[in-house]
Amino acid sequence: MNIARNTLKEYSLRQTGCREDILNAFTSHEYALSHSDLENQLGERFDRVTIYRTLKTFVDKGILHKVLDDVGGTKYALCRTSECSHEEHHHDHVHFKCTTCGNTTCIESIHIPTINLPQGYVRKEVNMLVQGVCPNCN
Amino acid sequence: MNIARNTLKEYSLRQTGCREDILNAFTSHEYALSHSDLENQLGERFDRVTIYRTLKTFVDKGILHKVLDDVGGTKYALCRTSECSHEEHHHDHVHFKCTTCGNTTCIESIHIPTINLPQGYVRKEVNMLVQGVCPNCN
DNA sequence: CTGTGTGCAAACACTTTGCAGGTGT
DNA sequence: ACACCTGCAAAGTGTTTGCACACAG
Repeated sequence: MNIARNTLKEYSLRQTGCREDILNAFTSHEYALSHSDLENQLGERFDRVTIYRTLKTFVDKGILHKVLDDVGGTKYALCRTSECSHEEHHHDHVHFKCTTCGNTTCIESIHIPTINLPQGYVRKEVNMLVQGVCPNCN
Repeated sequence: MNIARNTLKEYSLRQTGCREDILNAFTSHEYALSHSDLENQLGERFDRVTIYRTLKTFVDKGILHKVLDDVGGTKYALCRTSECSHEEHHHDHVHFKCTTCGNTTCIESIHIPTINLPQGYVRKEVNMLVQGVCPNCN
């Protein structure tokens, strides 16, 4: 039994081809994938809408998280901590987008530094996106 | 002569009603505005397309910068440093989005802390978005 | 007068919703 | 058997492009 099947079982989701394939796509890439990345990669096998719904399901369950990818597009990446659930997500790592190859990776090893907000502000969630050149393109 | 007219002159842009009104909208709000915010605020006076083009012109000239506003929407805010030009933008302040009122503000007083990327990564630009509750909503 | 800005129409990209039928458990 | 998942159609939203006319300099 592969990782995808295990994951689906673990989160009480039904085993379907689309879900397995999407999970496999994420586990076999180290970078974040957008909806259209998935569409290209999975070919014509699944409907655009089904992919949207599957992504939404995974985000709701705490399997994937949305990644800020410069202004505009939405990408998704696996939640690698156990701190994400259907209740809420908790991410404090940095996202790095390579301006050459366009890939966005989660740099789990770097935690977002704590900053002191001015009086009156309450922090709930912090996102940090670094853009530049990745080791592969350098 | 008001601020908007001065700004347009300074950047060698023609004086038009749309440009003045959009600049005035930004100088009279302390938070970032989206295209639809502007549409609502300016009423029916200008075409949707003209607003898009005006925003693009201002970003190109270094008058406005795009603000990452959670995943999805694009907002714009005034460039308050002199480090932005038609050549390139340079922002290192934190953006704060209030999850209650939905407003996004530039917190100019807080600079994004420097982080050390792993070997091989080259940093070009950094964006930081903090979400939580602003003083007004607290 | 000339080049740029604007409005209108249309195309395009992205995402969501409703419904009928198919599938996992 | 039943609830849930999928595909298809369609609509909603956000953004860009082409073209003709209007207007600032």
